[in-house]
Amino acid sequence: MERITSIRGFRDILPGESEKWQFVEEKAREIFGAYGVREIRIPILEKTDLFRRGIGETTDVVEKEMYTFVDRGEESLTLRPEATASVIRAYIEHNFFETDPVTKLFTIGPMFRRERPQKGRYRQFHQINVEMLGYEDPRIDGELISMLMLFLSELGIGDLDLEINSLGCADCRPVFREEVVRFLDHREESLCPDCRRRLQTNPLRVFDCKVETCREAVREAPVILDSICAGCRDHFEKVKELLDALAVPFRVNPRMVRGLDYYKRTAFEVIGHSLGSQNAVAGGGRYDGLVQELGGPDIPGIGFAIGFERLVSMLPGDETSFSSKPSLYIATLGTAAETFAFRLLHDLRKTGLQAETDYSGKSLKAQMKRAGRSGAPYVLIVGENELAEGAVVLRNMGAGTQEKVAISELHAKLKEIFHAR
RNA sequence: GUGGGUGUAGCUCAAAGGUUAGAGUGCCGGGUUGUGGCCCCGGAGGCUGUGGGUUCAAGUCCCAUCACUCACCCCA
Repeated sequence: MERITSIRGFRDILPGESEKWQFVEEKAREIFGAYGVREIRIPILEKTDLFRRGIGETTDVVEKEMYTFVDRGEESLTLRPEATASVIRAYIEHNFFETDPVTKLFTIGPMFRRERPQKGRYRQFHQINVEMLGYEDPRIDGELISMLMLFLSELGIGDLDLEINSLGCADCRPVFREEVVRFLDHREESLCPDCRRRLQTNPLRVFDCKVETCREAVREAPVILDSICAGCRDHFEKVKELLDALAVPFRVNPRMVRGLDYYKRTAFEVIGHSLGSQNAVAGGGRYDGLVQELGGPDIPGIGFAIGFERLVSMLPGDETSFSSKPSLYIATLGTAAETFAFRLLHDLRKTGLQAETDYSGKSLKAQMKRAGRSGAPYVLIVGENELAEGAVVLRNMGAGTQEKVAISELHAKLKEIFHAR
């Protein structure tokens, strides 16, 4: 029979890696909990218009990366390419703002973008998202960013750079945008084809183009931090002061722009140097105006997304530090021993002990070999003779010692060794 | 969407165009050992990604296609 494989860009998270995912999720709940950030679980399918309006019609994500289809001739649906729009949709739909002036939410789950896969980039990938809604005060910016950095450092991840910038607001960004367009129009000759296109669609993106001639052209261009309005400048200065006050190291990158339209004012990115080309492990920013844009009241917000796969790939420690081994292996000889072992396994597992045995009728020697290779620290040997004596043999594989344990005392003995329930 | 690299045993990889495609590891069985990881012996496991072409002869060269992978692009 021909084999059916997984879809391009979609991958399986196998045992060995899935334990790392659990570790990260537990840590997220622990740290976010201290900041009063509560979990929200949202659908992975939404109406296409949510993303068109939320992310922006002319963004690459909306223009050419979404998995969009018509649902049985009814309406256009899209597998979510990011989470913020969905979280805001739920926030508005359930009227959070009526009961809670401040709402802090996180969600973890798969996102879908139809890009060409490469290292750290898959068509189904996963994000941890945090959104904090209701405060315009820069202290919430400081809280969110420092929480992110704390989370990353608690996971033991080093070699990270935090970059921040201000993108201006609805008042000053359009002005700056015009300035940039005027400036670049004179230099269109020296821009790469991509950037000529960007000039029409998203001129600010020319700033982080990697083509040398474009970098030249932009060198003398107006800088957004010089052009933003007094309110935005003040906000940005405060954010920097707050990060300094918490001793969170950062670097201002005036060329950083974001690919999603909703970002305003504070924008930030965490760069992981071991990641290769796709080196952003987390990114986010303020999105004042988005709630209103999606039909809610005028409530400010800020959030970030962490790339789960990229995060896991940066986790310290090898596979073995996350792998699971049985605590006890039961080797049997004869039918009566097999029956005894089957019931014993059930009882031990009820107490939370990870125990294993063999059902294929292998020789005792083969079972001992398998026990040795499984890495189980203890092996229980149950034979006909042992059962007749009313005592089984417990071997300590590490110490190379063994002792006879009366069956009547077996449970107590194992509880003592493994601290089981 | 555009480029580059790679496709051989479950996994990691060999095999100047020339017999029956090999090794390590893993798996199964046996031997040795204080009933155990080490060591020794044996076994199973392959349409060499797929389809064409060149040649007396193709895993090897050419074309196409698919997959994986890295980079551009984009983003987390």
